[in-house]
Amino acid sequence: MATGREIAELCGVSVATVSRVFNQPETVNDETRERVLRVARELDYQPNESARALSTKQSTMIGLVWDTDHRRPGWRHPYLQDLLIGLKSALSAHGYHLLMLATSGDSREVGASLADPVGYVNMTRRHHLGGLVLIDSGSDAEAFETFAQSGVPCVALDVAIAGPKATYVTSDNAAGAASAVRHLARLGHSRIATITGPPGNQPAEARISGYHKAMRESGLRLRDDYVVAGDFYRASGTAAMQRLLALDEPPTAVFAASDEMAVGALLAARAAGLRIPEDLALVGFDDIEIASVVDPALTTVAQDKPGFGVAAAKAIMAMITGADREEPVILPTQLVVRDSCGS
Amino acid sequence: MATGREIAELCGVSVATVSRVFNQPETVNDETRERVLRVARELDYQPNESARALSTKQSTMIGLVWDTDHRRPGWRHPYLQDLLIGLKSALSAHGYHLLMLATSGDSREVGASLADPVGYVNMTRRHHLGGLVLIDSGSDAEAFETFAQSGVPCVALDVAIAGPKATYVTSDNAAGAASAVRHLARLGHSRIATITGPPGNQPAEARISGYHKAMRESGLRLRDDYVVAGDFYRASGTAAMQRLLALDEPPTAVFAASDEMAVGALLAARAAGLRIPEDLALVGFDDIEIASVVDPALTTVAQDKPGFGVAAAKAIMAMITGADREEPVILPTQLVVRDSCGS
DNA sequence: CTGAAAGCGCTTACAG
DNA sequence: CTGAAAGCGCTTACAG
Repeated sequence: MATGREIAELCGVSVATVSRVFNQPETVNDETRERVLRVARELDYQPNESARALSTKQSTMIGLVWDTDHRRPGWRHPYLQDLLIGLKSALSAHGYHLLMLATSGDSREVGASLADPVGYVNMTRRHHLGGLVLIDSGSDAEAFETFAQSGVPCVALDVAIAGPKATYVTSDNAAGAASAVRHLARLGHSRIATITGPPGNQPAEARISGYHKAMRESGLRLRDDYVVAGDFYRASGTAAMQRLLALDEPPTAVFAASDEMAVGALLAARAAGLRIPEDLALVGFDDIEIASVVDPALTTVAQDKPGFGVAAAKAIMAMITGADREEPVILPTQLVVRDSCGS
Repeated sequence: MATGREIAELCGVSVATVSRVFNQPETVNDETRERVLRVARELDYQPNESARALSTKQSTMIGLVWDTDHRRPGWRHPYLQDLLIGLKSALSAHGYHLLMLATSGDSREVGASLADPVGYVNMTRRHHLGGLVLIDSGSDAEAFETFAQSGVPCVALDVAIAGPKATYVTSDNAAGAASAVRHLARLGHSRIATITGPPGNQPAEARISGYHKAMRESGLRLRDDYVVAGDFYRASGTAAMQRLLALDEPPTAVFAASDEMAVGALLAARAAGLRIPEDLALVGFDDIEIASVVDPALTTVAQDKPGFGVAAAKAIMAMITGADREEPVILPTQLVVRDSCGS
């Protein structure tokens, strides 16, 4: 590995000049600059990022906080892949890399295990990370407070946080849910139930309020027995559907707050001998891959998956370069009409 | 941020001793060690990783090479998420983090854009990465040669590479395919076709050879018109199925080399008025989530998804700590019998 | 068991 | 426009 010093010697300049060529090229004489650049290329010079970070006290990395190995082992972010792609590309455009922070502690290390928020914050300091992107893995909301207060730039996905350098991005869940319910109402349904996400989860709550709003606006009666709680996973959708079907007056349409639960509901309905959409109209939320392949294909509220990553990257970069607390980003959703609710 | 020097002063020892406490604790006097440890804890000391890496010439990060933004925009690794989880956990256990290398070049930087292999290798040097995990994103095979020859420890997923410090992990694709075909044969089918992956793709080729082997062993006739090429994606499965159905003597069973293509085939068969499994038996490969939710649920050859990550991590760690070229890891597969092929 | 010293490779005021 | 010097915070022989 060639170093700046070698280049300096070969060019007959000082290492300071070599450094300037790469960091403030405009301040160095054209001729000198070209010479340095040429030699650098010949030696395949790669600046040592550790030295750079040590000296500047900042790295070109953003940390990703994503707990994988505790609680809800089956949990899977509904569109992690799209999100990562968006995030990585947007970050790349700014020359930043994405560091997936280790999660299980290396007990030899100072400080607590990485599974806890302070562990992550510590890692952020050790590596001089530019910021943190937080993926909610269920019930991390309060841990996220720690991040938000730590002062390091961070943006959370799907959970509202606030702090000196903290913000979040989420879908317009209320509007999305409302559009789904309104669509059902327009199709003539009046007995519209909803299967919700877990209590306490913010997108889940917002979707419930969207459901309420659209029901009211459509002049439909809200009844408690038409709101049954799930946990976003498939099995809970099945269970919820069974409860709805057991009602004296079962709904003719169901809005499930996730595609997974919609699929679960679909399975339950099918098992009960109902035809979809003839006997029961169904709408989901997310527009994950499954939605389009299930039979009948699921009408659903699509989230802007790559948009999450892009917005997160943008917010992080803004905060790194000064901004003090970005406005939260609320991404629009889109109703994708397929076959599961008739038309 | 407290530094080692501050601790040293507070404890009345040298920074060398502080350093030893964390790196070779056994070499320092018990009492001194405890004192340093206590003060370190009080100050919430976090060793500066940049300084550490600069001094030791190695970081605690492994790079992930995963090209996302060129070619095949729709391409998605069939189980990236499970793979990442396995990889991250296994790496964490060794105290390593996973760095998702930026992919689009920051043109201000020396050297070529990151989209090319040398860009990645350069980044590896700059950051003193311990090694590289390579995810094949389609036609990167030859670029992977560059990595393999570079001397940095690397393990590729699903593409065979060899080099001073290179190895790979892949499923036993031939055996997996053979088990699927054998199962079909045992069910009484003799007209068994296959929809293959893209030519040149190693897992695809291996699955074809497994198909051949099982056909021969089952005493079934191999015919060219029963082998039609796809590209692992859904649409190609549909197209391939249509071609098979147009044959004078269409197959009664189809082994698709990916679940996505199997779903595509299923759609085509259904559109043609065939019942599954009555009129056509279908087996896929991968066992992605869709397989179990499609109707009828897909019989498929499951890959050990987290196993990929774990094996990759293990191989990387072995190579970092000395080993010169690990043996390739061939993961067993498992036939998951569901409804799409009768029983 | 411990300290002084050199070194890792860069950046950044400060002079000139 | 350029160089000398100090500094970033750690690790590691080398003495003692």
